[in-house]
Amino acid sequence: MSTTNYQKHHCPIAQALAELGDQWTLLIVRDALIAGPRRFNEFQESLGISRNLLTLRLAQLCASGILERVPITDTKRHAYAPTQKCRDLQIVILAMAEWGEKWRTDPDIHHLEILEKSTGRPVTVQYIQTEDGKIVDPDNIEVVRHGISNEP
Amino acid sequence: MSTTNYQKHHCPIAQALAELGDQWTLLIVRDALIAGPRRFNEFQESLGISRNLLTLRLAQLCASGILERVPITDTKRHAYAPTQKCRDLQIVILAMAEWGEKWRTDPDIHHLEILEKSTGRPVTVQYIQTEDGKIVDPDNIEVVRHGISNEP
DNA sequence: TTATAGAGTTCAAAAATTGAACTAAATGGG
DNA sequence: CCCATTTAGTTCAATTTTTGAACTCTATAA
Repeated sequence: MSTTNYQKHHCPIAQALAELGDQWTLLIVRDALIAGPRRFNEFQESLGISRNLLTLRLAQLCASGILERVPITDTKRHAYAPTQKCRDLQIVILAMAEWGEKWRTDPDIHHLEILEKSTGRPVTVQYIQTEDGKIVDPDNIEVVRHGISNEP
Repeated sequence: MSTTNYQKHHCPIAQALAELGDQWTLLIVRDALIAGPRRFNEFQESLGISRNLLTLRLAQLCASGILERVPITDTKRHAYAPTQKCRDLQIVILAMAEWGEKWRTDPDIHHLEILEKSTGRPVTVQYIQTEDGKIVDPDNIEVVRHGISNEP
């Protein structure tokens, strides 16, 4: 997670990727979101990440407030729980999952169904108009950058 | 972009991250999406990535059909243009941008405004019900994994 | 109380990334 | 058409990351 280069572009995407854009961070976040509070060894076994790097990544995720060390009741052990900042990443990760399914190469890929908890109805990630909540076609999107010289 | 470990989880998120999850790939994609067809040196100067690694990443992105080498008219030079697979990543990247702005640490961060091209109206990335297009609260989302043993 | 599981730490080897210099083809100006 | 410059890379040593395996030091369980 080198902060060397694209950190300095004052771009929210570059900022996000400075925090999330390495090999493992988003997978750790996925694990934390989908499996709930998880412990060191659970992450390690589920991901196959090397243990010293996991130590480092968990520390960084805690430092940036994406995960939180929480005690496990009745023990002196602890787990890593997703914070609100982490839960706010769920839509990013699910948008990525939808992309991964649409453009899959592995035919055995798992299907992730996104449901509304209260009704069980299927849900997708889409562009919607802020004012009236109407769905907007992805090809009909334009991005305007404010406070900018010439770069993304 | 090591295909070593999390590739083998048949998870669409892991699949997506195997294609996108290194330091530079999503920044290259962002550049290609926001700035349109771009040339080698433009990527290099905008990102500050080392040239040999850029060569490698562009080759991988072309190989996986996210970018396409297109000739520039009236010259023998070429640029790298986003494909549909790349344009389908825009929602992922903009979801990430919204997260980056919400949780920004850099106060000088640029604001990205997402607009509907045809009307100029503001747009956000949201969960919506597939059936009736109604917006769903992010805290009211549940993910069900199909075809799965025990891992994400 | 003793064995085992959990949560790391240590450190050498391997892999990825950088940075700087080097090429060869394409283009532009005179 | 010729020469200088730009473009799009390539090469390679030095640095930085990541891995993998073994080790340590509590907790917990029997």
